[in-house]
Amino acid sequence: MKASTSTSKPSAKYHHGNLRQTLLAAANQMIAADGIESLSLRKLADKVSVSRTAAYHYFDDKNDLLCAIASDGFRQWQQLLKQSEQQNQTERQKFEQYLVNYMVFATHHPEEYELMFGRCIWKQAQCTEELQTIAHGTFQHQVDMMAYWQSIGLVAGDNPLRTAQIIWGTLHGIAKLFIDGVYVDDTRAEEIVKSALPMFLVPKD
Amino acid sequence: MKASTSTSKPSAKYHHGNLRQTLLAAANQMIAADGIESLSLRKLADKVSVSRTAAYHYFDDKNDLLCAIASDGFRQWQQLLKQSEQQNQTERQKFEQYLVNYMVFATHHPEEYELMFGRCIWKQAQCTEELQTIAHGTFQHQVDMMAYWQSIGLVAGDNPLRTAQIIWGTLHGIAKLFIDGVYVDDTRAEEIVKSALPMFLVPKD
DNA sequence: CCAGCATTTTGACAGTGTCAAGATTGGTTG
DNA sequence: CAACCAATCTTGACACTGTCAAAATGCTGG
Repeated sequence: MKASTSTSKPSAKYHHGNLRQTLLAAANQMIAADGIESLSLRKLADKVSVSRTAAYHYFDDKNDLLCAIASDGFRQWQQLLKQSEQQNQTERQKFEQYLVNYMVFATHHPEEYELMFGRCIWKQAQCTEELQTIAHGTFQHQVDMMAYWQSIGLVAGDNPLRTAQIIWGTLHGIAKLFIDGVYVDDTRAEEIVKSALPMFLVPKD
Repeated sequence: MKASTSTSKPSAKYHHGNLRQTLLAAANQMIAADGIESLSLRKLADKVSVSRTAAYHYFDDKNDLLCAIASDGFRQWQQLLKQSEQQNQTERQKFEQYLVNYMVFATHHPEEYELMFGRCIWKQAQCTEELQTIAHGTFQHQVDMMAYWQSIGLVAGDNPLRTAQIIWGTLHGIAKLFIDGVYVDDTRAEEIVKSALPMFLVPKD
């Protein structure tokens, strides 16, 4: 786990020290720069100045590496959520902020978002145990919030699961249309989701 | 253009006759069977009993071929739409049918749907002129329908473009969550979209 | 000091998309 | 009918990919 304990130099020769994290960081960077599909293990290895197959000691697979990145994405998202929930706002404001946060996160981390929810991991390759649990937790949390917002008469509907599915679907759909380039003007994302907000609320009177 | 005019035999030796269509059909079949990402030009060529690079006379690129398949998908979808619009129903029923049709088409042709709207074509590679126009036409048609449904007081909102974007977003999002395997039970798709219907309608009284 | 362990490298293989150059064919024209 | 030509298809080659097996290297405890 730990590296360079005694010599105090990272000894940049053979043993890298903390290759796993270095790989993840570099991969994240490359993905953000050039997109998921142009990430190759060999280019990644090159960037970290390590041999082609070095990554295989820390990841079973290319898929395993991508799953790790996706898991990091979920952690980021959860942290942003928690941080936002602590703010002093009305529930109505919190709900709106939730929607906006989702869009902002998705459009600002498009490649990570694609990994988190895209076919690349969930359909084609099977996803890691870790990824599956953290993703499921995130969704469960969303269902719980929806149940609460429905219980206080803010959000319409009486089936939290169904409602969460639909609202998530809407957010996911709009986000993906932007991310995948079908809709082109990213800056409109927030605007669109705000105008979708009334659909979800209980009519005022 | 035409083949085997005089000899009446297709002369299955060198000149294939109508390779382009044969390739498209075979590609469609392989995609439906094993998914987009496991389609390779070489396997495709093998299946059609033709050499690796034969396809390059009909398609610039692998991307070009995928665009052609996507265009076919749009034509299918447009046909299904037109066919459905001719039925004798109330506008409310037509609107509901539109939503359901979308989900059914998406979940029944997942790989084609992915090509039609996925990042694979729209983001990563640039899409064909043909694909762009047919896709844009499809969306424009949707906006027009939305404008009409809003004008007769069926669908909520007064901005057809915005409304179309949101409704399409919802449909697309739910469809994609199923297609990509985040939601697992395909059979629920129709149910979910039906329960989303009231969100879009003008409140009754 | 050295045996064993974790870590990294080298070599190799099958597969991919794609380009350039050659082979084959069918139709058209003299 | 023969000879050419353009369309069509094939062969050869290249760079790139993920991944496995076996070897090499460095670190650490006995």
